Amino acid sequence: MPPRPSQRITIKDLARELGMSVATVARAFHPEADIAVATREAVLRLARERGYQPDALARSMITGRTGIVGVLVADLHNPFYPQALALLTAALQAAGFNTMLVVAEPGGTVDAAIRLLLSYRPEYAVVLATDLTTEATATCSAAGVPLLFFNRVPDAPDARGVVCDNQGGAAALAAHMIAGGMRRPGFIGGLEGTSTHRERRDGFIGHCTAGGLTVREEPGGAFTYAGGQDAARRLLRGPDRPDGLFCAGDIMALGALDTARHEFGLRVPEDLAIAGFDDIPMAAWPAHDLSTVRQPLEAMVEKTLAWVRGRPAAGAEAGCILRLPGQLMERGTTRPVPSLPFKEICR
Amino acid sequence: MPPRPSQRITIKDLARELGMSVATVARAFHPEADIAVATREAVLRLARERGYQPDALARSMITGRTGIVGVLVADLHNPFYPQALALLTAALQAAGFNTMLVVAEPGGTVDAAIRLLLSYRPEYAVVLATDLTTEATATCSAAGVPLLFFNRVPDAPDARGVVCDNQGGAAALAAHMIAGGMRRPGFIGGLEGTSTHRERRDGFIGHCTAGGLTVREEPGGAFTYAGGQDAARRLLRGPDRPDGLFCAGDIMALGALDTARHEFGLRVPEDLAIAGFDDIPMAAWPAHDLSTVRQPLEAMVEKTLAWVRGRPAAGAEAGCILRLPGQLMERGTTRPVPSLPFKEICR
DNA sequence: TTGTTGACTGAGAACGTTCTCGGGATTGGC
DNA sequence: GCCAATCCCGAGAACGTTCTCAGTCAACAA
Repeated sequence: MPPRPSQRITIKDLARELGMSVATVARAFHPEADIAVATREAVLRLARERGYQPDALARSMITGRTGIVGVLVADLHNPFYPQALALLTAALQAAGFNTMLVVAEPGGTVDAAIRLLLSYRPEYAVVLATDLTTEATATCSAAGVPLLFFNRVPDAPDARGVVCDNQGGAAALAAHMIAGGMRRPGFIGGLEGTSTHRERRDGFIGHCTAGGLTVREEPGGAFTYAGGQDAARRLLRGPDRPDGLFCAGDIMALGALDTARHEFGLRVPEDLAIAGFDDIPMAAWPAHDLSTVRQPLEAMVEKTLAWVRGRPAAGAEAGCILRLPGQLMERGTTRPVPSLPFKEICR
Repeated sequence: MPPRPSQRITIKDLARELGMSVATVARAFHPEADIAVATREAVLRLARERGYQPDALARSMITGRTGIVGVLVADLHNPFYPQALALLTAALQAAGFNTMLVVAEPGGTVDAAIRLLLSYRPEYAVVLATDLTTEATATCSAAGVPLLFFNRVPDAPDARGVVCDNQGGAAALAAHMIAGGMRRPGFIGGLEGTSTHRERRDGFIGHCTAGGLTVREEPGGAFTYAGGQDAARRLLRGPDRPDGLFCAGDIMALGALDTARHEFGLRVPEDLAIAGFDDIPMAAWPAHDLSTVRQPLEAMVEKTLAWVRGRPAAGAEAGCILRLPGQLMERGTTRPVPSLPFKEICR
């Protein structure tokens, strides 16, 4: 067979051709190294000419820095996560990091995938929307890879991460819906045991209870459209159905909304107000026009990136959860608040 | 400062502790190597005990195989791509590959990100929904990294990839809509110059023209919800508006659908039939119930994986585009075909 | 001329694996 | 008791970089 045409060209090839040592050639690529300008120019010129690309693997071996950030993500089916993933990855690669993606499908072999990831010595692992098993967490810490949680945080006291102020956002939404006339609130929960479920639940129910209202509660299972549909069916078919519904996530809220309209023939928001959390793109679509709380994605990504960049100075082993405020998005599925005179009522 | 607590443990550490050579220890991890069973067990036991993880970087250096597959993806905002990405990544990691994600935001520095990716010597680069610049393509081939296109293919004759049979699917949709009574077809295009746009356009318009119908055509810009909205506005406000609308992508079709209903007050499908392409999850939601063509995602991923796995035998440098048939999904936004007696008419 | 500095360069180890090669036990046949 | 075969193991090179350390050479001062 013919010789491989595109054999990767190394620093050694450049050195041979230039009659220099590998050390000198290597120096040319490091701005802070002292090397004669003429030498550097000659090296860089030939490198460009030959299309030389430094080998990140070899570099990583000796520097100990791989530039790899692992990103673990569960259900990409919830549109919130692709959004977050796109932003996070773009930010990482702009900062010179490469993201290694691991999807943790419910039935899949997450632990094997994590071990595979860890073998590449990532500098950080960002956990998007996954509750890691304690075993996986232990594996990471044993490998010396710090974990960073995004949007959802575990119970562990030493966990670090950045999340939305779920409780505050849900409470604000409750206030808004109560002001709009809600008297019989209902809540559709998300995945039991997740921080997003718990905090949003506490925020909404806490505020309603403080206002003297009792909340009917219905588990929604995972954060899925179908989960929202099912929970809405159970909640709406009784005699004393709610007149306001808060769902722990937009994707569930959309399921509930469509079910209320198309299966129960309810008018939203006249018969039933509905709101979600996250502000996924579909929430703003005219077909839904869903009231919700927008997560501060850009800010969350920014904070995450700051953490990743500051790795060398990561003396802070202690846990720290950053909570950033969300933004109430009052749209067409909740009744406008009548007390504000200048507010646009009809939409 | 105290010594790093979790210093990564290497094969050398195991060898020292066991009083064996590194070669022997290394052999224990390769099933095909000949080594005494007792020795292997001893090694594996200690490895498990110490939590040893082989270093993929070092391994890759000498084997030349990194196990890394680069995945380039443009707009994750189109829900089709997260879906494809999740499936593809899951399949890759089940096969022992790690996916490195590169997002190619329109305004971003794609070329820099690609160079960054290439420095890790990926074995393959799967291009999801991106038209690479010729420069980027050249960079990849210079680095000896084969490209594989997914869902969208470039014009180059030596390109390899797997796509849906866009033309056939669009033609089938045209036939279905004509059978449902469409007489004034309209077409909303996607991103000009992409294969998905061109092939779907050709399939739909070709079939309509062959049937004696003339098609009003409207560019939709990128494959976005807003693009579908805008194009629909332009198309629907005239006097002789279409009675059937095919959009080059579901996400645009949903924009057009919502615009037709909420801005023009049209009944779908009575006044206007609408269909898309891709079958994204939202298409099946009751609020939209969009007729469309389902892409054979699982099969496409499977074919892609087969290509990636077969890398050593990749003597086939010649271009090859695999076209897999899609599936017509007749839903509520197109008029049912009356000629079929047993077909369920009302839905 | 000699020492001293400063600017630059080269040799070689190191990173953690895999792979090749050769050699030492152990066994079996005679 | 000898030879060959088999089985297992160790030494060392290799992969492509970076980093440390020692050197060379010119310029300059004494």
